[in-house]
Amino acid sequence: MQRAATIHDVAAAAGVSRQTVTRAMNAMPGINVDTRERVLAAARELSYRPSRFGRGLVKADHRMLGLVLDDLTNPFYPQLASAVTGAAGRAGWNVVLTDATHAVDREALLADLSRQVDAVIGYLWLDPSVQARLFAGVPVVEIDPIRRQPLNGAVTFDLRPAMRDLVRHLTAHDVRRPLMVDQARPGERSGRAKVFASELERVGLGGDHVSIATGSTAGDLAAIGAALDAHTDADVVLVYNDLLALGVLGALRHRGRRAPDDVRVVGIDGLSIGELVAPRLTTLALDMAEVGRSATELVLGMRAGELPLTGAAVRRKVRHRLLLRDSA
Amino acid sequence: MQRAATIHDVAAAAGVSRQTVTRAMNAMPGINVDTRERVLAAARELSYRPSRFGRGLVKADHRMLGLVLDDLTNPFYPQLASAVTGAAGRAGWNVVLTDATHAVDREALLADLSRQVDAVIGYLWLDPSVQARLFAGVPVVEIDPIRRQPLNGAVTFDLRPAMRDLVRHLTAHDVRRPLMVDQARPGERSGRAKVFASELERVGLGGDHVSIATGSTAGDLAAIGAALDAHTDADVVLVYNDLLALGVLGALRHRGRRAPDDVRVVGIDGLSIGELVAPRLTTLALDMAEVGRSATELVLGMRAGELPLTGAAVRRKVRHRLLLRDSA
DNA sequence: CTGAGGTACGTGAGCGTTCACGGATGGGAG
DNA sequence: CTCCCATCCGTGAACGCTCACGTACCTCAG
Repeated sequence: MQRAATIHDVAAAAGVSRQTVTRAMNAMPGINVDTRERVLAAARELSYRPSRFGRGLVKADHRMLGLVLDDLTNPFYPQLASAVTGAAGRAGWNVVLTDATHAVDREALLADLSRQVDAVIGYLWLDPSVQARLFAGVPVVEIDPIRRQPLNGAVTFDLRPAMRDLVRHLTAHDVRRPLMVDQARPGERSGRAKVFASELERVGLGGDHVSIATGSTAGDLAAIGAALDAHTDADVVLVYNDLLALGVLGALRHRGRRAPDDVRVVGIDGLSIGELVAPRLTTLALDMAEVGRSATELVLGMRAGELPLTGAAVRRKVRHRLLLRDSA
Repeated sequence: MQRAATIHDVAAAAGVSRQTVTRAMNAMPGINVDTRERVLAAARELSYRPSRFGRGLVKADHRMLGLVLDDLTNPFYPQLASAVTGAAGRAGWNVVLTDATHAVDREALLADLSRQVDAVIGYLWLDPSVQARLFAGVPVVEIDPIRRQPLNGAVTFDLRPAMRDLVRHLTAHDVRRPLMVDQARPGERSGRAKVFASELERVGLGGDHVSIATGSTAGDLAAIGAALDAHTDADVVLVYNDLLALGVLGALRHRGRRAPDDVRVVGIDGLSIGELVAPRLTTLALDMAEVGRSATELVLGMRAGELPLTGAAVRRKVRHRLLLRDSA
């Protein structure tokens, strides 16, 4: 590949100086119309593109945002990506997307990313010490962080109010035997499952719990089938996320049972896809646009120096809300 | 916001020269272990991060890939994004994601992008002259381009073989009255609809056509309902994409009609979400992993100078294939 | 003692661009 | 004719980093 044309090449070709090329390329005043045309023609001829490095070195404000997501094939993450790219784009920022799912070396991947961008949003899932080292001085906003005291900025989710509404709705419809289809490591419960259990307990209800985490769609579907067969007496199923809930809906239908009449089904996330299926999926919905907007506001504020890089001032909470559709 | 620390600040703080800082930061040989530690400590203290601009100016190979997509809330695009980021990541490239859907000034957005990246993949949808101007000298691979003779590299889709298989399957099941639910401007037909029509004609069948393109999910659903009510005699519905096909499935179910017994339903795209619903969606599937891999191979080859920036050598064709599931 | 070779570190130059100036030219007011 | 100002264009310097090379010092064979 031959060397790319520089501003000097264009200047030489047009018979002018660097500065005049700059003026032409950036539509600056103080240049004769004919000269501008001549320069632009030369630039076109040489396929000249100003180097972002040369420019970045001398210009002050850079706007490259890193977005770290985990599995783009789960629509939850694209909805977040859409919200973030939208909010960032309106502020004139570009977004570098990183899907860290299949990364061989997650640390190396994020280390590289941290050098390419001016701020970071997303699911880091790193050791605190590693995170501190990689992102020292970089504005970071974690989404739904695992740690209670996040190192940096954070947008956290509050499931409880929606869960309380859900349990109220369920008890009003005389639900007795709830089942949680969870996604967690064997023997553990996700935070979502814990909130569900505690809200059930509050109204004097127990409930079964089964965890699936196979990693593959086919495996998940098989596990869902097995779980449903093992708990045929359940009259409501709360599923870890909307995607799996659609799988539950399908598995039930395949077994000749209908939602919501035979068994109620509730998802978590509020994906728009739930609107399209029949029955439409009742879910504990998250306003992803708000999440993306909040995270972007925080991280850009941190970058601008208007907000600290850490502490309570850079935490936001977003509440799920019960979105009653048809399946429960 | 105070000025970020530079290599000089670190050098001064550690009492060494710039070059020694470089050696420490980049784990280069020829530096005493104690010195390295001292430098790294100073760097940590100052939250020093090497400037990507300074480095980029002097280093040769940059790896920033621009990906232009159109609507991240349609799972088709994230599946493509996932495939591209995966393939690019394995080659050491970062991906700048641009969702151009809601861009006020698409041209300005892509002009900015073109300056930030070293290669571009995606849905450009620009005038040829504008495209030539913005991306002069930049390796570009368009996905499913509108033009028959794309300006740059291209990965095109070939729907016909799968469509032929579909029509064969349908006629074998004695289908008589096909309906295409299309997405196109009023009075026009999408390429997909045309291929369907021509394959139907080949076996002596006609078929109805209705186009919906409202832009909103709610509007689409209403339009789908109206279309189904207006064509109650249809015994198979081919839908423009899987997402809308799910809408058709839901609308049918809402009307007490079942797929595939009362009416067969077929989507296009092959989204994994179609596996989760009941009945599982039969579709003309595209291997998105192959699309992403091909596009990335092409564009990186172009960038490396192994492939031309234009012409037949940088075109690849990916075939849809009939994915028989339950809905048809 | 000499000099070759190795280790550790520093110095000038250059990457491509823009900023802050400074110089040249021409036109019009006084 | 002179002077001022506007218009147009060019020249050093700087941004932060790495490369190529140079220097100082130490070790050890001859």
